[in-house]
Amino acid sequence: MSEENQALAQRREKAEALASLGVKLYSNGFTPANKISDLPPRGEHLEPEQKDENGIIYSIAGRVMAMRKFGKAAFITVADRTGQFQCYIKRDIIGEEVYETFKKWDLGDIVGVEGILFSTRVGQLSLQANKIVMISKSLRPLPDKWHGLSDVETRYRQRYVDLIVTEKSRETFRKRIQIIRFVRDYLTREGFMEVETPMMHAVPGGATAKPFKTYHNALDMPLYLRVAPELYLKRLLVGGFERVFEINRNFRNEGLSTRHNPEFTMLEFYQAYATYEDMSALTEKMLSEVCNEVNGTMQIEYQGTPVNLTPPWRRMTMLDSLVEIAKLDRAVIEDDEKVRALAIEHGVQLAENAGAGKARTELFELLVEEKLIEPTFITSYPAEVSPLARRNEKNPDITDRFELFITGREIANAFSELNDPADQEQRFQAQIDNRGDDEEIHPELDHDYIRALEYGMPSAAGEGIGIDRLVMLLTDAPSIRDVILFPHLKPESRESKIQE
RNA sequence: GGGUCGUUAACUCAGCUGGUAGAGUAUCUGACUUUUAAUCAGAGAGUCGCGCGUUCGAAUCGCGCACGACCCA
Repeated sequence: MSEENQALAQRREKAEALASLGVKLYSNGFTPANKISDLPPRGEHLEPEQKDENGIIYSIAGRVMAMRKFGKAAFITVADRTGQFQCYIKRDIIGEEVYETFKKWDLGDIVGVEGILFSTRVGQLSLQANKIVMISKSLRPLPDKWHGLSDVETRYRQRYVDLIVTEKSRETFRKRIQIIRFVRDYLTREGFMEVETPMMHAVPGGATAKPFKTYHNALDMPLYLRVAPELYLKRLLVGGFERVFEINRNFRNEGLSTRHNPEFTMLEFYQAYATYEDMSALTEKMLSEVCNEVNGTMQIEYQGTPVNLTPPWRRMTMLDSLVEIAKLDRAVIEDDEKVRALAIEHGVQLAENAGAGKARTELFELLVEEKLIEPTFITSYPAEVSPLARRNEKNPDITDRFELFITGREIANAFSELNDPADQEQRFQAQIDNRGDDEEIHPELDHDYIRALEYGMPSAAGEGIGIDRLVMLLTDAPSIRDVILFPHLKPESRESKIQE
């Protein structure tokens, strides 16, 4: 029998003893009339040692987070979703029989308490119980009350425990929900319609990434979990839904890291008769406002680095950034041959058929990206690395596109959409031709998408924002696993950890 | 995939150059009817991530594996 078994067995014995005293271990009759935030704040209304004259009866329910027992009385701290409150359990008030059962309560039990307010000697407002109820008996001990749960692996694997004991973690996820709600409301106010498009694709598309493959039995065909919703959202533009957005999961069958989870939440939105410049205006307004909403300021810190999200944000072409930030020679950057050589000099593994645009992008990622701390829109991406973006009118080698960087990380990617079916088909075909030996990426020509474009898609701009990374930025979270409730981890090896 | 670090009681962690394990919290018993990490006295609790090796002897040294963290691709 392992030690954990013994700890459990000990609590089981206690639970059985309670049951034998006639206490229901998992009762469902207690409905609290109040949430803890309904109760007056600490120290208000009453002088020390004074009782509430009006005798208003409050009832609350929650988890026992702290217990200070004396011989014939005790203080317990009860936590519900709105906060914590101290309750005073006194034998002379609740009766000897009930008090005997109360002695067997544990930290972590979920209980109900009903009583009136009073103030202790030191002036802390407390609920003096005249009735207590066991709602759910906890059989496992909570983590160290002083140090909390610092083992990150347990925090991710057993998020339920993390949420019980780590206020910072609860705060992060509240903010996450707040951020998503704000963005949803914002876009809705701007006339965008929220839609749901397929998560299972017959032809994976919309991004260059390795998909998860699955299989449909009845149809006898492979399906892919989507890597991006883009091509479906643009079909809706063809259909006349001129402003659409989707906030949902994408799946990429790639490595895990502090910035990558196999499933992650993406916002994509598309607006007809708009350009990527309209998108940048919308983005800096929406993101600075959501930051202000969640943090009460636009000047935040990310992992110790101050970041100011107050608009307007810097705009810079990729070429200019290579000159101004990477301090490269403009003459070299602008020369197709020289820039390829320079990239190779920097250790970039350029494929034989990779062009100067690819070389410039690689150099940008290598030398510039991490230096873009304050919000910066990088524009004029090479067409070569932008298969779905519209070419610039004056210079067909670049596209009408930006990526937004904050704290050295890509937060958003937007462009004026390519709506010429012939050009789109050619670029799809080029992607397939260039895929090289990587069989895991399955670029296939999405004929239906081309067909949709042939009906005519309005000029439009679209954008994707990685919600997880945005939440990381706005909650100062170092890892994507801190902002995903149940991040993917390898299965536990120590089976005994989860057995009883 | 490569590198570095980590894995010791339920939780947080000590444990030096090898001599077979320790604290605080939690738990259990007793005392205590206004505490705030309550206090006081006592007790139980560990296949030292897993495996193999070196050694008279391994938590400690070596190799492999698993899981995790960070960095790199």
